[in-house]
Amino acid sequence: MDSSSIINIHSLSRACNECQLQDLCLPLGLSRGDIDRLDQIVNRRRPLQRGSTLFNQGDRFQSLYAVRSGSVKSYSTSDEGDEQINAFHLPGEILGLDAIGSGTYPLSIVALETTSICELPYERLHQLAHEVDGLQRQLLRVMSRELNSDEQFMRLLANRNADERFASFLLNLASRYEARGYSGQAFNLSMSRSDIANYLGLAVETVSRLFTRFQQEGMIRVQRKSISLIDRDRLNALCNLNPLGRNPAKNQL
Amino acid sequence: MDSSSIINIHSLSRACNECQLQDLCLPLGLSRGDIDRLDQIVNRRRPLQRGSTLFNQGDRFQSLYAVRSGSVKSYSTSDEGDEQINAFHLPGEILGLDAIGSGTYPLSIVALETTSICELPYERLHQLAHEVDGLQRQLLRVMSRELNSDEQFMRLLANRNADERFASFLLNLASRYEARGYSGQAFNLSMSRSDIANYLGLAVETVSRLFTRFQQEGMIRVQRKSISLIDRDRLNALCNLNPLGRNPAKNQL
DNA sequence: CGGCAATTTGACCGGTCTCAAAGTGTGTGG
DNA sequence: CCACACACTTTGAGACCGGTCAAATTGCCG
Repeated sequence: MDSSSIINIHSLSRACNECQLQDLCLPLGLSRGDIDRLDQIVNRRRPLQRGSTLFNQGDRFQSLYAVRSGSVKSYSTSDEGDEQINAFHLPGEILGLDAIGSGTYPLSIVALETTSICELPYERLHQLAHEVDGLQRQLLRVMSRELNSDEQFMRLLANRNADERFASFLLNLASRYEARGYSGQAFNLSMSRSDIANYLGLAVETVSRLFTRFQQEGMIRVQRKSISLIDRDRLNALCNLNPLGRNPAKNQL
Repeated sequence: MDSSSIINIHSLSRACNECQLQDLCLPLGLSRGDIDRLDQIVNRRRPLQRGSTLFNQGDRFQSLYAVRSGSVKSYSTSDEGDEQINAFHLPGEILGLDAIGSGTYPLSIVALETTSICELPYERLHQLAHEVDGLQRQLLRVMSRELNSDEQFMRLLANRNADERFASFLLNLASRYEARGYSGQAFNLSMSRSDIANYLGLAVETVSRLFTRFQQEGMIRVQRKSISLIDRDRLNALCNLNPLGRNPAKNQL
């Protein structure tokens, strides 16, 4: 164990039990005692600075990670060197689950702002999950939920237009912030316009125009990174109704 | 247990150990003995006819399922009744993993042709995974790999054009057939054009034109459902090279 | 204050969707 | 076993959303 990467053990000990993210993170559903056991295998690492990398696509898989505070983006790089952002991760979310199958991280993780991370060495976690039934359950639940959100996102990309994608993006962030006890009405976008565009499968220019137009139409108020959702009903309507949706597809088989 | 839904117990007993899909399915990595234990909880159900439903979006989650032969599509239905196809599943693939987190299937499954399915009651499977370490590992691996393929598919939808999507689709099917011991050079498409279009986020007309054009250009030969991949190198080139790709994105953060 | 990256705005273009209609197969019932 | 109906697929013509290219503007940070 690399002690240089662990900070201030004392003040953080028993951290999971005191962490406000318990209900979103791996400890959910565990007893205090079991959480203590989990705590013993968690490494708390020195915070990542904006722009620094947690791990790179292709690195050997050894640990899962949990975002503790801040935010990161995960992306893959193609042979030609272009990036595709896969997700933005907020506190309480687990990173690296997609590496279990191959033993290699398929994505790179970079901090969007100063970010604290908990490290969960996989072999020890797996061992503990074997002993603590609730942990095994929660691990599977977390992965399953990630499959779910991927499915929803695939749906977004497959048949939503730019307006719908953008509205969904904003509301999704809002509800995730709310689940973490922050305001979903006003928050900061830690990612750049170009990150948003890349993530949503749009051009930067299109995203920029969306910010402008949505503000003109009174749905949001933006000032650089800071955004307020003024008319969430209208944003919601944009996501749910799909009047011009492609492929109305009754799909009679 | 509903005995009417189980056929010919005798001839299928110890089926996992004799199943050629072992290496793709849950038993991978288990000893013969452990596979026997797995076998004891697997229910083999009467084959699904083309067009019939295994389970519906919203049904209560109780079991995972494995495709034994044939193929199915999974799709979600929006409030407005339009469908979005999420995936096509071939033999050896596990269905329902995305329901573990919520206790409810988020997708419906319908057979594209006559299809045999193995049922894996989740609670019993979970219990067995607790006892058989290799099973727990394999379950996590299978889910992780699904996350991976979802990520790749998201990438496809986010920044590939129609040609690239279609070529990827064909090659993906080909390699999956090959992994199952079938020819990847010539096979049958069990799904309709409109299913393909819906899945790829394209219009039916576009897909139809792709079939026509790819054939004219000598990359494939199609006759209704049957397809041969004549020039896989060229198809591959379409997927990998992305000369006109959107968002070349250096993404300097 | 100066330079550079990020963002915004404008003009134009093209790929893919939409609408429309013809063509092809398949399954059912007489 | 044939005929008809219906669903699926193909083909064509035109429109539009969102991408590309170009340039101006803004903000950040040394």
